[in-house]
Amino acid sequence: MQATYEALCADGYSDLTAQRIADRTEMSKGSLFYHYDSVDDLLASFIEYLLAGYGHRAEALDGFPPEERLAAYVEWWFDISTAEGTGHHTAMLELRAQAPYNELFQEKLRESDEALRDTLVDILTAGIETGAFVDHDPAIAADFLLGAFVGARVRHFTLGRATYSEHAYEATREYIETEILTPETTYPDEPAVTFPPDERFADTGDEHAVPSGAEQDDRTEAATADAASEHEDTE
Amino acid sequence: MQATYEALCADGYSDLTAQRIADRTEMSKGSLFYHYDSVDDLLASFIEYLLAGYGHRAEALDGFPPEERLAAYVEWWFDISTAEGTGHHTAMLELRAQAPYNELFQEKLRESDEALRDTLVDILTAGIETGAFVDHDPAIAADFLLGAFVGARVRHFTLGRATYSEHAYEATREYIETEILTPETTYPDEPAVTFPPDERFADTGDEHAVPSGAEQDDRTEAATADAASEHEDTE
Amino acid sequence: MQATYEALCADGYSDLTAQRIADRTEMSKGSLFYHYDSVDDLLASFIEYLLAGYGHRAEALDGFPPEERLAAYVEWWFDISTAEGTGHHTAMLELRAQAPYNELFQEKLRESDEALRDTLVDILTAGIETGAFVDHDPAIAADFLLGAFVGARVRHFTLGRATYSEHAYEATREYIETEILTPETTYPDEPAVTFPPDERFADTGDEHAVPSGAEQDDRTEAATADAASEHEDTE
Amino acid sequence: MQATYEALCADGYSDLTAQRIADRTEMSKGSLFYHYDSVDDLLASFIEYLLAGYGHRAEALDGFPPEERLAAYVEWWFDISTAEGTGHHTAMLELRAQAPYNELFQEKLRESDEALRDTLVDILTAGIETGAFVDHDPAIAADFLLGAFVGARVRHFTLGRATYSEHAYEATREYIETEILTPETTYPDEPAVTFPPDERFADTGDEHAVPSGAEQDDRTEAATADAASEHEDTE
DNA sequence: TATGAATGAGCCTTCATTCAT
DNA sequence: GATGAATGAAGGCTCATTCAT
Repeated sequence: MQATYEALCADGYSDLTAQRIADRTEMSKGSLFYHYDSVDDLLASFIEYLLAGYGHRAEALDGFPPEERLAAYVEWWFDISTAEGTGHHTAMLELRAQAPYNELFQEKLRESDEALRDTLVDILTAGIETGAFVDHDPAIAADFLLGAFVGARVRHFTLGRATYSEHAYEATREYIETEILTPETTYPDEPAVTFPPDERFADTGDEHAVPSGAEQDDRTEAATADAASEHEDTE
Repeated sequence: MQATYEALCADGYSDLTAQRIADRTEMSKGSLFYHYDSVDDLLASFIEYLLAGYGHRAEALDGFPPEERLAAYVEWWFDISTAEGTGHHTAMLELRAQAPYNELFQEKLRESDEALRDTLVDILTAGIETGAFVDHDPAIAADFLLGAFVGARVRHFTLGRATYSEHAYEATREYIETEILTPETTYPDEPAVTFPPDERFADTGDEHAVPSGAEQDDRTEAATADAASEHEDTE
Repeated sequence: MQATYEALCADGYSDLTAQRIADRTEMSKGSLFYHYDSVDDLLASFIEYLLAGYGHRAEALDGFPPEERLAAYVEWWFDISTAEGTGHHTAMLELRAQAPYNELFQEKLRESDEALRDTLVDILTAGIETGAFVDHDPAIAADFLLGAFVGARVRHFTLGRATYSEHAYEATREYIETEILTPETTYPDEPAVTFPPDERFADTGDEHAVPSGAEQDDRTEAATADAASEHEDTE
Repeated sequence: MQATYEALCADGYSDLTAQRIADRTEMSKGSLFYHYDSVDDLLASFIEYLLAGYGHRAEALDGFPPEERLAAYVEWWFDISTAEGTGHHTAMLELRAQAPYNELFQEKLRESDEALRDTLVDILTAGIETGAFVDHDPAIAADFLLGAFVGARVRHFTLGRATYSEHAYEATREYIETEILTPETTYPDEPAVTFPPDERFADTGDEHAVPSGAEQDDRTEAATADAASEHEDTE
C-alpha cells in the first residue's frame, strides 16, 4: 500500500504499473499477483487504505466548541494543500477522475467525501444549536464550502497557481465570518485544536517536477492588479 | 477534432487511442499520423480547439449591467454542468488531471482558466464601479467563486451527485446576494442576457454508462436529512 | 543468440526483426523483450557473442614456427570464405556496413579486427625474429594482407564470384613466398596446424537463395580469358 | 538521382526513404512514384546512374605508358578514399551489402567491378607486352590488388581507421615495385596522368558525424608500435 | 504530370496476467 | 508463499504504395 502510494505520487496514476509498484517493494511483480487478483484489485485495496482512518481522526475535534471545530476543519483543509506535495494532490485528482469509470473507486470516494461532508454538516448543525452560527441550511453550506475547497485545490494544482488556494482561503474566512458566525462569535485565530494530519502521507520526497512556481504567478498578479487596480489589497 | 471529442467523452482520456479516434472517423489510423506528428500533437491541437472561442462568446455579455452579466455567468456555469453530458465533464477533468504532467495542457488550461477568471474579475470590477456591488477585492472573490464552481462540478461528476451542484448553486446565489450585491441591487431572476453555449459540444449521445443516478442520491438525501433533520428544506 | 544468427543469415540484417528472431525460437516476441531491453540491446549482445572466442582459438597456433602459423592463418581465412555459407558472409558484411552508424557495432568490430590484426602482426614479428621472414614492417604488411583478405571476401560474396577469392588466395601465397618468407623458408603445403573453426557457425542449412553461381562465372572466364589470352592458366 | 545520392550519403541506405529523397527535390513524394514504379525501381535507376561513366573516364589513361596508367589507377583509388566523405563510402558499402539480396544491384555492381577490373587487367597486360612489367597472370594480380583496395577501404570506413588505408597504400606501392615492375621500370612519383574524378560526387557537405578520428588511431599506433618495436618506420 | 491525402502492413515496445518451479 | 520467465493483446509510429483531383 505504501509502495503504491509512493509510486502513485512519483509517477502519477496513468503511469502506474504493477512493475513500478513492485519496484518499491521487497516483492517481485509475480508476488503482487499472488496477493491481488489484478491491478484493479490492488488499487481497490489501496483506495480503501488511502481513504480510511478519516473518521477516527475527525473525532479529535469532538467536544470542542463549533467555531473551534470549524476553524480546525478549514485550516486543516488548506494546510494539506500546502503540506502534501504536488505529487500527492495530482495523483489524488487522477484517482478522482477515474471514478466515473470505476464503480468501486466512486463508491470509496463517495464514502470518503461523505465522511468529510458529514463532519462539516455536523459542525454547522452543532454551531446552529449552540447559537454560535446563524441559522442556515448546513447541507447547502457544507456542499458550497466543500466544493470551494475542492475547487481551490484543483485549480491550484492543475494550473500550478498557489495564489488560487490562498485567495480561496481568504474568501472562505470572510464568508464564514459574515455568513456563518453570529456577530458575537469570532473566528479563532489561535486554534484550540488542530485536525490531526495523516502521518502515512509524510513527505516521500518523491514528487515529480513541480510544474507551478512563483515566477509564473507574476503574470497572474499583473493581470489581476490591472483589473482591480483601484482596490487596496489584491492579494 | 470532433471525433477526438467524441472518443474522449465516450472512452475517457486514459482509454483514448489513435485507433479509437480513427474509428469515429472515415479515416484510418495511418491518416491520423499523416496529419499529426504524434498522438500528443493531435491532443495539443485538440486542446486548443477545445478551449478556443471562449473569449468571443464572452463578449456577448458586454454592455449589460454588471449584475446581469454576473447572473449570466453563474447560470451559464451551472447550466453547463447540467447540459453537457457526464462524459464531457469527466473527460475534461481527466484532461485537467493530466496538466501537471503535460506542459502544454497546463498552459492551455491556464489560458482558458485565466480567460474565465478575467471575465469574472471584470464583471466584479465593473459592478463596484457602478455601485451595483459592494466594495471588495474582485480577485479574491473571483478565485473563491471559480473554485466553488469547479469544485461543485468535480464533486458532482466524480461522485455522481447532482445535488452537490444544486446546493452549490443555491449557496452561490445567496453568497452573491448578501456579499457581492449592494442592498439596492437584486439578482435578476429573468435574465436579460445568457452566455451563449458552445454548440460544438451539443450532446453527442455517446456517453458511456452514466454511473451516477437518482437512486443513489437517495442515500445522500437520507444521510443529509439525518444530519440536518431539524431543517426544513435540505435539498 | 543462435536464433538471431540464423535469422541474420537467412534474412539479412535489414530484414531482421524481433518477430523473425522469435520465430526461430520457442519463445514469443514478448519474451525477447523480457530478456533484452530493446532490439538494439539484443543485437549488442549478439555482436558480442558473435565476435567472442577468437582469442581463445588463436592460441591454438602458439608454439608453432612462424611460417606454420602464417600458413594456418591464411588457410583459415580463405577456408572460412568457402566453409561458411553465403548467408553468413553476407550478414557479416551488413553488420560491418552498419558500424559507421552504430557506435557499439563499430567498437566490437574494432576489437575483433584488432585481435585478428594483432595475431597477424605477432606472427610476422615472430618470423622476423626467427629469421624465417625477411625484415619488413609487420604492421604495414598486416594491414595490407588483412585488407586483401577482407576485400577478396567482400568481392566474392557481393558479386557472387568465387574466383575472386581463389585468385586472391593464389596471389597471397605468391606475395608471401616472395615478399615475406626468406629464400630458405618454404610455405608449408602440408599444414602442421590448422586454425580451429568456430563450430557455432556450422552450416545452418538456412541460407537464402545463393545468387551467384557457376554459370555466371562463365562470363568472367570469357572476359578474363580475353584480356589475358596469352597466359596459360588464368583461373 | 542527385537527391538520392545526397540522401544516401546523409542518412545511409537503411534510413533511405522515399520521403527523404523527395525532401531533397523540388518534387513531392507522390511524383516520385509517378516516375518510378517503386523505390526499388528508383534505386535501380540510381545504381545505374551511380556506376555509369567509369569507362568514359578510364579512357583518359589511354595512350600513356603502362606504369603511368597503373600509378594513376592506384593513386585514384586511394585518393577517393580520402576525397569522398565518410557518408559516401559508408553508403556505397551498404549498397554493396544489399547486392546478395538484390539481383539487379548485384548485376550492376558486377558490371562496375568488371569495368574496374578490366581496366586493371588491361594495364597489366599492356605492361607485360611493353616489358615494363614482369611476366605474370594479370587476372590474378588484378583480383588481388582490387581486393586489397576494396578491403582497405572497407576496413578504413567501417572501423574508422584511416591508417589502414595508408598502410595498404604503402604496401601496395612496394608490392607493385617489387612484384609487378621490372627492375628498370620505376613507379612514377610525378604522375603524368591522373584518373579524372567523378565530379558528380563533389562534397555534398552532408555527411553524417564522422565516427573515426585521429585520437582513436593512437591506440592502434601504440599497439602496433609495441608489436613491431624493433622496426624503424612503423607508419 | 504532379500532388496531397489516405491506407494497411508491419515494426518496436509495454504491460497485465499466467504459470511452472 | 514467492519468483522469474513467458505471453498476447494492444499501442504508437513508419513507410511504400495508391489514388482522386
